[in-house]
Amino acid sequence: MSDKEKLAELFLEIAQWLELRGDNPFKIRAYETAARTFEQLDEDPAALSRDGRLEDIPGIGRAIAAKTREFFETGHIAYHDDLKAEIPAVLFEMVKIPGLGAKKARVLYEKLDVQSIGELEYACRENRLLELPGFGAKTQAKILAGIESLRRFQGRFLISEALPLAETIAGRLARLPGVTAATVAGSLRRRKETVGDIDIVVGANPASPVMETVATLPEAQALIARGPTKTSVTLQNGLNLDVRLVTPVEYPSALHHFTGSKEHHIKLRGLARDQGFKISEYGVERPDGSIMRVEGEAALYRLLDLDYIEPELREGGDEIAAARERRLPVLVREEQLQGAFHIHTTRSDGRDSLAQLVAAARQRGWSYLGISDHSRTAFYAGGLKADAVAEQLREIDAFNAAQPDFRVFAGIESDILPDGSLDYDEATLAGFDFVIGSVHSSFGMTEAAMTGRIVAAMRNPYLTMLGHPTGRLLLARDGYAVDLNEVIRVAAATG
DNA sequence: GCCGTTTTCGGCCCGACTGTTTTCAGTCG
Ligand SMILES: Nc1nc2c(ncn2[C@H]2C[C@H](O)[C@@H](COP(=O)(O)OP(=O)(O)OP(=O)(O)O)O2)c(=O)[nH]1
Ligand SMILES: [Mg+2]
Ligand SMILES: [Mg+2]
Ligand SMILES: [Zn+2]
Repeated sequence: MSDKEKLAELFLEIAQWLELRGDNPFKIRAYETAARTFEQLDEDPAALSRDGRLEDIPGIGRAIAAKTREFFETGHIAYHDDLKAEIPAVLFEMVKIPGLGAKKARVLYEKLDVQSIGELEYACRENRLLELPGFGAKTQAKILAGIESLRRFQGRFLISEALPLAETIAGRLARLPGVTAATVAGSLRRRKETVGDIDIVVGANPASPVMETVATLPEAQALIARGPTKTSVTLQNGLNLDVRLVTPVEYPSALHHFTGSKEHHIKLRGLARDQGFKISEYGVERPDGSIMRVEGEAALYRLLDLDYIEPELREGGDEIAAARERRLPVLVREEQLQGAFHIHTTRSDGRDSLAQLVAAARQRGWSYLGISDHSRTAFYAGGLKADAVAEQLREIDAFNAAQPDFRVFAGIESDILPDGSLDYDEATLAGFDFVIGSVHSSFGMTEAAMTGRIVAAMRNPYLTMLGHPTGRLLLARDGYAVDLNEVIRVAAATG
């Protein structure tokens, strides 16, 4: 784990423990912000700490800077150690139960001496929660159901699984009578790689049967909450679905609200407040109390003298300052894509043949494809031996001759071997149009060794590009230790 | 805990749903 990741983890744990202790919510937010800041920091925190520049980072003040220096000097943060000793670990487990937060968890710990989730389950079955202040039969049943669902489903989902399901459901809601718009929002609209749930916002006249439809969806297995403007259900695959219903004039504000992120809203609404406006999902309230309806998200940003911020950028980092200073990046749009290079066929571990892939690419309006099956050493993935490479090169040549308006580039995804060499001899490498280098083995190397390995491969004149540079598998495996700043420097230097 | 040419103290985004509540706290979005 890098220093940044370690610091992010330490400060996030501090925030969580402070929350369990019932501490000041703004102090908790300060630690959460610090955690996110270190996670996304471009610079090396050790160097900033040495140079006394930690407090130059927005969101890092005297106290957190001091703790960061303490981390680099001693390897610990005493405040973190103290909280860890003070806060019972079972509280941490209890608040993972949906609907059970810090306050109630503490009551359970203090009044019932609950030491584990198993004991909590037992206490529920014995009806021992009924006697507690603020608890009742429904709360007890909800906790019991929450323990069940926690055991069956945990964690986040891949966008590739959640987005098609979300769009199917949104499409169905869009066809209900009285509905003017139904859009996938939340982290899915921001195109996060993994998502916690599905969020959909619907604009409709109030008589429209949207909330009933959501509550009785065939994919739903449990109803979490149902009100006039918001319904939440758990779907069969364990994903939660939140649907927010507003009137058509409120819809642009509601779409913006439900797209998030939370941190983006905190910054944007703080800025609006400084200018005398109050932003909510219903519109913008002027200083005189009148409500302004915005006709679109762009109008909302314009009102605050900001450039339009794309959903993908709304993470509560530097984007609002960048929008004010007119220096937001221009995002690549899907319709700009003309091809792709990292493509496996059935010759190694791909699902489709060359012909099927080209047909699919043509259908998208693409003009080229780069074929890059696995190399020799990746035997577990059907890596190509030298004769299979030769055969594929002939196949691609024939293809290009037959289809002059579409170009297939012949490449390979070569393993970067532990010593940094590529997976074929020079003559074979010279036969490709391009070579991707990827690490598929010996993930446990030290950061210095892994960086040296990758940089050595990049300096090989036959290597054209680096594949999956972090080595992570979303929701399955952390990336290997590597100095990506150094990798990027070498990439720039070697072209 | 962080922040600030209005402030170095007093703010910090704003709202929905639930359950136990007799007026609102807790949890979540
Ligand atoms: N203003 C405001 N909006 C919030 C807050 N929490 C959530 N929202 C809005 C913005 C979120 O993107 C949207 C959906 O909430 P979610 O909890 O589903 O978060 P999101 O989809 O961003 O991430 P996720 O992948 O679901 O964890 O609701 C909040 O505390 N304040
Ligand atoms: Mg979400
Ligand atoms: Mg949600
Ligand atoms: Zn690979």
